[in-house]
Amino acid sequence: MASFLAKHNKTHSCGALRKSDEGATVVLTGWIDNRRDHGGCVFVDLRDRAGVTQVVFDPQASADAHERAGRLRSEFCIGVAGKVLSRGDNINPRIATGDIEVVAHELEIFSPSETPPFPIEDRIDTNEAVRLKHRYLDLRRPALQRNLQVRSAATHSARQYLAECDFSEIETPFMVKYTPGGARNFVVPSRLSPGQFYALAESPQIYKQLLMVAGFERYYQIVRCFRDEDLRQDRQPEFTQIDIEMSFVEESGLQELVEGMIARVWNDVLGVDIPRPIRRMGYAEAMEKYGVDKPDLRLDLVLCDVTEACKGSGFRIFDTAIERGGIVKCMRVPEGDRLTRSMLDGLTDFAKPYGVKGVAFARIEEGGGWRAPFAKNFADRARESVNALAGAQPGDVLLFVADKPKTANTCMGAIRLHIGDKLGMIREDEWACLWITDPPLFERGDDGTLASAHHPFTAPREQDEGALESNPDSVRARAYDLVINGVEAGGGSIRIHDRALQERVFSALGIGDEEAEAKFGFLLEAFRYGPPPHGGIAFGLDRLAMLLSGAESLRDVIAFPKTQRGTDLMADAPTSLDERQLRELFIQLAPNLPGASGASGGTAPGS
RNA sequence: GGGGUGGUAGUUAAGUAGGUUAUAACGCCGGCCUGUCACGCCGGAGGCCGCGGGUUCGAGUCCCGUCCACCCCGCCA
Repeated sequence: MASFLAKHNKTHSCGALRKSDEGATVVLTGWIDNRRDHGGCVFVDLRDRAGVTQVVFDPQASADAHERAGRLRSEFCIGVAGKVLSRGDNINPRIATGDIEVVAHELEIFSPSETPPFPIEDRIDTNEAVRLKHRYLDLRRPALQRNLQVRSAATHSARQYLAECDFSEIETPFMVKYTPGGARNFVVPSRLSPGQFYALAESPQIYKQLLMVAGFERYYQIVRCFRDEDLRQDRQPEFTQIDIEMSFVEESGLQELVEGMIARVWNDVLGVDIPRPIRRMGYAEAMEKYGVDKPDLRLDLVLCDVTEACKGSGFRIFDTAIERGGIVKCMRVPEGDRLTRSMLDGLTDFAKPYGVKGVAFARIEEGGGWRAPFAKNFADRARESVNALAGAQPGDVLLFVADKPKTANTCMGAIRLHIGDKLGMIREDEWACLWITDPPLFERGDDGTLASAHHPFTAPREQDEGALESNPDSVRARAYDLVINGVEAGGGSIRIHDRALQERVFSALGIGDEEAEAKFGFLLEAFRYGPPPHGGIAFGLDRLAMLLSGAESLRDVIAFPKTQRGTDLMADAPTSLDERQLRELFIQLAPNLPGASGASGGTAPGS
């Protein structure tokens, strides 16, 4: 007897059939989403990647199909041949195919299913560990199907755009030389070079610059990157970048091109128009008004620096902070009566993780007076200056944090988002894109040493070059980040192609000739042979997919993500190696490690 | 490296003040049911209370340790 698939080709997806298809003979395949057995008729919701269609097994249409349908259970994989019938008035408005149903004449059970460990549906509250362990089932859920389809569409759209713009897609090595500084590298032992290790590329940065030297002029790659750093909701140890590098352009040319890509992707995937040019904002302004280098402009709350106004206010907490070189950061919240006393008191707890001791608040009364625990201790003149700076109106609440500049900004930036969220002030339907430009070229470590904020090949702004030696902290970089809804979607810079300038930057960083040679020798050598002026950018494809799909976690736009500890609960990775494999790699484990004795499997107690 | 939340049936949760046989919903199994679509009705099965130790006559509950997941700070473009 011929198999079902030999007799029938699938004719429609489970999301395709409409009223206009009434009377058609169709073949559907999919999984049992739900089954309702009425003894007489059996109803089945059949699900595939496109949607859900109701299939009816009526003994009068096919006794055989009806008899078999009695055996169907959740997640059985089946094929059905049948006829499309109108449901008349009995429609189901909750599904796209709700006007019709398919009366089955033939049923094939391709394979049965055990009862799944959790229901395959979107309003799911199952623990993420359980879902990750059975990821292939979690991925059957319509929401994840859609997220990954959105991601695929975005990838396709970006590729098409870049190809049209005459970019070449070129692959670069994953296994590269270990580069100190920046993100920690994953490491791969070399069997053929005993005792030596490759690093997994944290990005193709150096290679793409070499491709510019090689004359490819326009390069892109949709490429996996690896970073051995602690994970977050929006960070995975392996993630994907849309990596771009161009020769013979400056900031404006590159940004214009990239805006075209973002607009194209948003239009292709969501049908949304991103207005261009995208707004630009200096890094300094972003820090001043939003406390972060990736402001979410869907929210109108702004911060201001009231340090000067608070000098000599008489309020001890502020005075002490200022004396210690700190700043006082203020945020005005209009219609402050929406902030209850318990919310305001709760802000101190919210702020603590940022290293801040407290959050002060004052309610503005008619006439500009403050109702605040510390109002009596606050000089009138200072109060008036603060009111003016913040634009305070009666009924507002002013929030204050006094601390080291970085701490105060970070904390107030976080409070801004927190309050905006609590009060529902974030405009969820908006796409707020902006470029953050001219960040500092260097940053100070805790020990006061200078380090590259981006990477050491980032060019300084021309008008700041003179300060490289005299006042390096003031030097701004020719770098830019594209921020969408408060998410850093991408970032890049114009690179240094002038040898003398590169040496000055190295020397500001305290990197001597020998060290530069050891770390980046092959790049510097390449730069002796006529490097073109060039610059580039890299987008986090996972984050773009997150934005486009509305997913709350990066894990929801990655087919097989890792947990926060970097493990794969489904495949059970990483694992230990047995003694023989280790010997082949000339690796000896530290004696105090479980598994060092050569036991395989890495069985942890309790697992 | 640090802080927080959680872990009880397949899943999600409840579990009082330490005290009989550890609850509920959904799911699952069996039966009934021609129109359901969160189908309905009747019946049933299902537990290493994350793991290890301690206190106690007695621990899901109290104490110590540990593992796992998630969220955050540090870190990381």
